[in-house]
Amino acid sequence: MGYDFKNIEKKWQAHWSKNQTFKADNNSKKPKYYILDMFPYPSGAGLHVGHPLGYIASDIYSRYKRHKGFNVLHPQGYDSFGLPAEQYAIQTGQHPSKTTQENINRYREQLDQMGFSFDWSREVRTSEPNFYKWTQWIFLLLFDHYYCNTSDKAQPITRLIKRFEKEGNQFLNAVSDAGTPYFTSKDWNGFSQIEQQDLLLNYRLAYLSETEVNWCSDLGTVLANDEIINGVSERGGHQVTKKKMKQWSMRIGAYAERLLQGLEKIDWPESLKEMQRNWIGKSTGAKVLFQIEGHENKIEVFTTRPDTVFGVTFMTLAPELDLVQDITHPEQKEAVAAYIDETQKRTQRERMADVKSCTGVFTGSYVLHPFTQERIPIWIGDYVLADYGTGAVMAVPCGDQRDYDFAKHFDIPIKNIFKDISIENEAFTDKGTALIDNSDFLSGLSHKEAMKRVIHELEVLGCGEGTINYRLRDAIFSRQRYWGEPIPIYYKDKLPQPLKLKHLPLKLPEVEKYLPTPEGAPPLGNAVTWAWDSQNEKVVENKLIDHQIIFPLELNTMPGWAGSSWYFYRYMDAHNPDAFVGKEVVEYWKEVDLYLGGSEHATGHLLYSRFWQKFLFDINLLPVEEYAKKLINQGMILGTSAFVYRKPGTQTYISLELINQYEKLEPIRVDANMVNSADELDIDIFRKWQPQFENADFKFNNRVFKVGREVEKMSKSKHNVVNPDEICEQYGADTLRMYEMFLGPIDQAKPWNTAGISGVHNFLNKYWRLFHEGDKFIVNNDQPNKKELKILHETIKKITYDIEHFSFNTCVSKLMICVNELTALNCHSRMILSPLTLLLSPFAPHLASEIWKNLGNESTIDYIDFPIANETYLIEDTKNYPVSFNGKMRFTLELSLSLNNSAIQKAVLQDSRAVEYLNGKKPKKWIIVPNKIINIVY
RNA sequence: GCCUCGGUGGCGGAACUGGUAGACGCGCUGGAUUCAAAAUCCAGUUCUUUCGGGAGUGUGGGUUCGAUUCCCACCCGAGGUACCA
Repeated sequence: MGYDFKNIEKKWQAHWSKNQTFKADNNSKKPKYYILDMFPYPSGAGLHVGHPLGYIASDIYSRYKRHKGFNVLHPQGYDSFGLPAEQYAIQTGQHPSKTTQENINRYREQLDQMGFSFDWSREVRTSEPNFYKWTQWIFLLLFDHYYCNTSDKAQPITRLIKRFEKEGNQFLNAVSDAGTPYFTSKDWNGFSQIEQQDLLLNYRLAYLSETEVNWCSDLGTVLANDEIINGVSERGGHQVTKKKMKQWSMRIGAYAERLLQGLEKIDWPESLKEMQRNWIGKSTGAKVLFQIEGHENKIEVFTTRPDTVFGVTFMTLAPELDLVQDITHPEQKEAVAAYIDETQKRTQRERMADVKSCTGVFTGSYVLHPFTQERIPIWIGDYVLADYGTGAVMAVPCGDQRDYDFAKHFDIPIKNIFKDISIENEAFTDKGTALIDNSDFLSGLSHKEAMKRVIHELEVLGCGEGTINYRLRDAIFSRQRYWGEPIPIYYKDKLPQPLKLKHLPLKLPEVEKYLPTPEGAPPLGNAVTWAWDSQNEKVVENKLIDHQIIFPLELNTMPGWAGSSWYFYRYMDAHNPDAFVGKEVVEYWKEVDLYLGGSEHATGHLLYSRFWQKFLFDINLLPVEEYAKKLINQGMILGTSAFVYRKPGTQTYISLELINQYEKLEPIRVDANMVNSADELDIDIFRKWQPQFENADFKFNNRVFKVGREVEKMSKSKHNVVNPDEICEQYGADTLRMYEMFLGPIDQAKPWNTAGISGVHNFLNKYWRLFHEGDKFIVNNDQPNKKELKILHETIKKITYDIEHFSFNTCVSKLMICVNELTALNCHSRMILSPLTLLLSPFAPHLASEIWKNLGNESTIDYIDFPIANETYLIEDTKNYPVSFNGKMRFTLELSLSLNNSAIQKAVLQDSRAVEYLNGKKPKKWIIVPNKIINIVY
C-alpha cells in the first residue's frame, strides 16, 4: 500500500472539523495575525481552479504563521448577493436565495475537499439578514453625515443643521453638490421642512441625485455596461439609450484626497496603488468662468492649463449637459438634437476609445473671453465627457491635441501662443520648454510663472480661481435589481426618510417576478408587502399607503460592493447581535494583516472599502484608517474560451477556417465543454444548448466545425470554467495545492493547464517513500551526517525566506530538490525527516499530518514550531575551493551558495594571484555574487 | 483610447543588487527492471553546426567591460475602464 491520499485526506479533514483545529480565539497571549481572502461569489458553475489559487496561498501562509506561534484569524464567507442568481431567477422563477444556498453548499464541499484551514465558525454571507442589517445600518450612518473640510472628516448632519440655523451656509467649508445655492440663517429658518430636507441632501454622504444610466426600454430595465455589447443589450440585442434617473450616490469624492494620501501608509503592490492614484486622478489647475453672450449664466470650465487661456478659440460642451438645451441657437436646434441622439447610443467606453473620428456640432452661441471679451463659439462634442470636471472645456487647439484635431476638422482658427514653436502639424503639449507669447500680460512668461499670474488675474476679475480637480466620481449606489440589500429608506412627501437601527434588518420582500414592473419600476415594485407604517414601525402592504402614516419604501437595492466594503470586520465578531463588530474585539484584531485577492478589484472593491473604512474611522467606530496593512494580488487563472462566428442577424455559423471570406461576423462564446481538444465543436450538443441555436446552420470544410480560441479570465459567463473536482479525485488535494503553487508566481496571470501535475504527484509519492518501504515504516534514529544536515538546513532557510516573500513556486522546487537529494543519499534519519515534514506541512497538510502522527508524535502538526535554519551547518571550509583569476579583475570561485561575503573575501585575498594583482592595496569595493563572479574595485 | 501588468526552450517556469541564461517540473529520446504493462530508477534534451564554433530571453535602438535585468521606441497578450463580482 503506497501513498493512499484518499483516506489520508478524508481522515485529516474529519479530524480538523471535529476538533475545530483552526478556530481562532478573540483573545490570546500569542500575537494576532489576520489573514483575509476575498470571499467568493457563489456562482452556479461551482468553484473553479482559479478560486483556490489565492486560497491555497493564504492557507499556506496561515498554516505557516500558526507554526510560527501566531493566533491566526483565517475566515471565509460568501459574497452572496449578485446578478447571476437574479438572472437565473428571471429565467426559471426559482428564488435567488434557493439558488444561492445550493451554490454555497457546493462551494463549501469543494472548499472542504482542499483542506483549507478556515475558521468556519465565523462564516458570513452578505445576503443573510443578520449580516445586511449592518450594511443597511452603515448606509444610514452615511445618510446621517456630511463631510466637513475644516475638520477634514465626516460630521453628523445635526451639526450641519445647527450651523445653518445660526449662520446659513456662506462660510461653510463642506463638501456639497455642485451648484448648491448660498443661503443665510434667515433664509434657512424661513425654508419649509421640504426645502430644508432637499438642501441637506446636497451634503449627505449618501444622497439622491439625477444620474445617467443605460436604459433598455425593450427589457424595461437598466443595464450594466457589462451587459451591453456593441451598443445593444447582450440579452436579445435590444437598443440601449442613456436615461436620467434619480438614484442614490455615495460622496466618495469627499474622501479623494485622503484615499490618495492613505496609499502611502499601506504595503500594497505599487502597481495597484498606481492604478488607484490614476483612478482618483488628482489634477491641479483652475476654474475659469466664461460669460455666455446674451445670457445671464456663465459656463464654468476646469483646465489644467489656465496659462493658455489666450489661445482659446472655441469651447466644447459635453452633449448631455442640460445647459446645451438652454443655449442652442434656434437655427442649430435640429443639428444639435440629432447629434445628441447619436451620442446617446454610444457607450462612454466607445466614446473614449474612439479617437480617430472627430465629431461635434456648433450650437450657434458664443461665450466671451474673460480677458479679451472676444466672442468664442460654443460647440458640443462627444470627446468631452459630462462627468469629468464640469463637462465643458475651453479649447486651446495650439496646446492640446484633441482640441487641435477638432479645430482642424471643423476649420476653426488656431491661435499660436507659444514663442518660436511651430504648430503646423500638431499641438504643442510640452509644459517645460517654451515661453508664452501673444497673450497680453502672460507674454514672455514660462508655463510655471504664467500659471501663477493668470490664476491671480482670474481671481481679481472674479472669473475663476485656482482649484484641484479629481477624476474620481461619486459612486452610484442604487441598483434596479431584486437580489441586493434593500435600502432602508421610505418616502414622505417624496423626500427620503431613514429607518432606525431598531427597524433593521429591513428584509427583502417576496415578489412574484424578478423583472422590473410593467411601468419600469425596479423589481421591488412587484412586492405586495412593501410600505412603511411609520406609526407601528413595520412593513405593511402597499395598498395601505396613505401618505400620512404609511409610506412607500425605496424600490432600489444596493450594489454588490455594499456588503463587501465591510465584511472583514464581521468575521471578527460574526455572531454579535448588538453591533456590527464588538468594541473590544475590534481593539484586539484591529485590522487585516494580510489581504489576498485579485487585482481586478483595484478600482472597485478595494477603493470603496477604503472609503467606508475612513468614514467609519471618522465616526470612531473603527480604530484604524486603513483596514488592510498588506495586500497581495494573486494573478488570475485564465481559461480558454471557445468562439463560433455568426453572420449578423442570421443563424448561420462559420467555421474558423472560413471566417476570412466573410465580413463582420459576430463572435459568440460557446461552452468550452462542447469543444474537443482539436477545437472541434460538437454540433448536436450546441444546438440543444440554448433555444436560440436550435436551428443553427453551419458552414465548414473538412467535415468538422472549428471554433476560435481565446485565453481570458475564467468565469461562468465566459463558459470556460474548469473544475478542481476531477483533479482532487484523481490526485488528491495535496497534489492540487502544490501544483497550483508550482504553476508560477502567485501574482502572475496564467492559463490553466494540467500538463505538469504528475510531477508534483510523483514528488508526494517520493516523499512517502522516504518514510516507507512497501508497508514498512523505515525511519531510523541514526545521527545524520554533515551532508544531510546541510541539505536540511539549506532547505529550511530557503523555504522560510520564500514563504515570507510569497514565492511559493520556488518553495515547491526546493522541496523537490531536497527530497531527491535525501533519496539519493538513502537518508531515513528521524532527525532530518521530522523537521522536513514541518516544512512540507503548509503545502501538503494532509500528508504532513499523517506522517507526523506516524513519527510517533502525540500532538498534531498544526501548531508545532517551524524549524529554524542553523547557519553553522551551511558554512564550509573555503580552502579546498579553487579560485581562478581571469585577466583584469574578475575572479571565478566555486563556493557554497550560502557562504557569507567575508568568508569569500578571505578566500580571495589568500589566493596568490589576487595577492599579486592587488599588490598590497586594499580593495575599495567588493561585488560578490556567490558561486559566480567577484569584481574587485581598488 | 486611457491606466496597470506580462512576453525566456516543445510546455509551465528559474536566474537573489546588472555577473556562467534555461534551476525545478512536464514532455520527448535512449537504457535498466518486468513474461508484459503500470510504477520506479539511470542518462540525455535551447537552437544550429563543416563539431572549431556560432546564435539566443517579443522587435529595433541605447547605456555598460558585461543586459532576461537599466533607458527609449515599437509589436503582441492579459486585467480594469465606474451597474459582473
